[in-house]
Amino acid sequence: MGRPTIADIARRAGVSKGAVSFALNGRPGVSEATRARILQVAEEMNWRPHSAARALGGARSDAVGLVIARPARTIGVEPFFSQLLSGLQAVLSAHSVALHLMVVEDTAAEIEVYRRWTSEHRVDGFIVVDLQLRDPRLAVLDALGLPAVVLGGPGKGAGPLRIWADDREAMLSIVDYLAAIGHRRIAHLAGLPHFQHTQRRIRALRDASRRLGLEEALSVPTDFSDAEGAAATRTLLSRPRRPTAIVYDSDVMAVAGLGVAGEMGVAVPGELSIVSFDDSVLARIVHPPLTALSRDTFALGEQVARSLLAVIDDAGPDRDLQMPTPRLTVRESTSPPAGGSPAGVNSTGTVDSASEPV
Amino acid sequence: MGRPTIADIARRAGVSKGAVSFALNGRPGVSEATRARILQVAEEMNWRPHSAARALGGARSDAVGLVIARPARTIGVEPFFSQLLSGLQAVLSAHSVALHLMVVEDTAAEIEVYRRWTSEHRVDGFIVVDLQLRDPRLAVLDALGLPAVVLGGPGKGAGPLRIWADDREAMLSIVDYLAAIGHRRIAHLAGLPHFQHTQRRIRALRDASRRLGLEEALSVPTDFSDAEGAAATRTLLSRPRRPTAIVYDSDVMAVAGLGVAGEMGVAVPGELSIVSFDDSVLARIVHPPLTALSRDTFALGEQVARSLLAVIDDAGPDRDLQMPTPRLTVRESTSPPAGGSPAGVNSTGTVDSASEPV
DNA sequence: TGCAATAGCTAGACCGGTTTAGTAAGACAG
DNA sequence: CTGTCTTACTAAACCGGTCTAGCTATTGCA
Repeated sequence: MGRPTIADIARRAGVSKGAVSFALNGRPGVSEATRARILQVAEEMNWRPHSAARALGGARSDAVGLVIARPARTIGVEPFFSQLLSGLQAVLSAHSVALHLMVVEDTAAEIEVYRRWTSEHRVDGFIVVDLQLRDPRLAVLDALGLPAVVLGGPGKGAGPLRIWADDREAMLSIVDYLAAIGHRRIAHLAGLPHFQHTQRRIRALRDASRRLGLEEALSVPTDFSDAEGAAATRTLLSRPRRPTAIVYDSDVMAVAGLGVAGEMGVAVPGELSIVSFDDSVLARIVHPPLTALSRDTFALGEQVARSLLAVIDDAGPDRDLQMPTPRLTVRESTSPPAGGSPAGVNSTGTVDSASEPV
Repeated sequence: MGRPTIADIARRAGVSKGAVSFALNGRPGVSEATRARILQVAEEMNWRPHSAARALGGARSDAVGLVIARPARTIGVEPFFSQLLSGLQAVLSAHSVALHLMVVEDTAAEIEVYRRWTSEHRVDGFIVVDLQLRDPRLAVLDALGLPAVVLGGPGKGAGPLRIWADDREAMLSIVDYLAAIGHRRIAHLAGLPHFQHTQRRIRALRDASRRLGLEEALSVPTDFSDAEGAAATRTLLSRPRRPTAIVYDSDVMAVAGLGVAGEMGVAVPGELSIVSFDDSVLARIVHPPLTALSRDTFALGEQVARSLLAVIDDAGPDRDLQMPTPRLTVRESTSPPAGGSPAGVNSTGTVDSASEPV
């Protein structure tokens, strides 16, 4: 005999299908004695629910969807995604909810997948990443009516729940720190310009620069790849009055930049300070280890998963959620600039200014 | 009205449910004229199949499963997994097959997920990673009867299709190269000892060492983490007669080891050569860039996905598949050892022996 | 004692597809 | 003109659950 169905259990236990369903789902409608008997028979026969049959009745599918619109090859490179995935998994696994993952070419394809998975009842909700400036996905998700959690925000009006870390505050803290130890020419290797968080960081840098009266604060957009990170760094360092500090929007680019500096004979942190907007093993294991913004992406993933499950469960007034503002972890890739003098503030204690060569 | 069903289409087109089903699935049983009309109505009403209803009838679920039994936090760290995922996605997306991903604590939990997903008809097949020495999962998968592709092998008897790269050959090529440029004391930071590929590499090193008459060839097992990689490197480098070359089973460990060497004032490659068994951006962007075994993990992922889809489609005699033996990409982290002289063979041309400090 | 409420259960509709058995009409051979 | 075969289609069963309406026996209460 193939897999046992509730009809088999019903027959064996001498009750009806309905009674079995009630018993297995902890619903009233059967006596405790009968329930126990049914559960035991189900156990004996090693019964498992058939998810399709359940879903057909309109129940949960116990899966959530994550669709990423980036070239497949780059996903593997970005520690951010892998860590986010890890965090998501940690919570989802604990609730026996599976993750439906799909990587697509562009936003149009992404929207198509949202439509398909929704109408196919494949998932109970979506996780949306890479929030864009005027994001066409939000309207679609709203129309589809499935729960969703958006990474990035905050949002203005209604729409799905959003979770974000304060990119602006974070960028300000970096610039404040660099200015405090004497930097006046700061460059910023930004990410893809149509992402919201990229814009927010660029604006924060510009504002801080004006407030602090910096000599220069340039944001250069890139595609997040190590190649563009390296190329842009090379360009910046070749200029006559080159920046004394560069802030990188991702750790991959920061490490690539560090490599270029080495190649060009520019000492880090002696002649160039490097800050990464993203902290991961990568930032810790290179030499010198990079001063980086410690965003706990794993925790972010956990939070996103928790929130999505809550929204799916209709659990309460969970409104937009802000993650703790990331803190700057000062390591050995930053120090006061060669010629400059700290602007009245001591350099942060943890800076190891000895530029020991590798 | 909610989502249209085939009954709605049938009503609108003036035919029966059955006719609609035939038409939509390209099956004989309707005339071309009727088929065209039905397709048009379906298009107009924006109809999509309900995957649960299909699955209930025993059809495909158009999803495959990947269950990984490692601590969730480490997945994000390992470029191997992210690249594998990328490769899988590239092929799966093209076939509109989704990936069901789950990270669990241990092999027992992994097996439980296999059982559950199978009985729930959630997936059409599985991808199995981290093949173990006497792997309990193979028997379970065989019993479940669902198609599977195992990463690692080759297998002895029957069982699921296996795909593997020749770890032995690869390790031999590394040791041969190191011996050729004069190294006599080689250490190996291995991975988890109960994985098959770990054992294969350890054995290959021992064999090569015996054949080449090396002075020392030590394999140290680790858990693949950067922490253990660093710790083991520290231990090795503190010994009186330390190795002149270390082979790392993963790039994360190799980079961590590179960091330790820098910290301890051991010049790379001047006093210590470093080889990584895994190539990724990581190996390329650190300084000096690491000599590494270029396994195209992305391509491996693609191949695994292709094979699994083929097995699911019952497509032919696809037997165990060997990926091209990875080639050693010599970069700047290897050179002849300080005191040693090349054993009769010229050092490979591409080695840049100038040990330019960062 | 009589009637309503309730606990405990059954029968069967239902979800949205697929698939099989059956039917009506037309084509063709003898 | 009859009998058989094929084509194009319909009606209904089926997959494995959930859920509602309804039935029966017991309990509660006046």
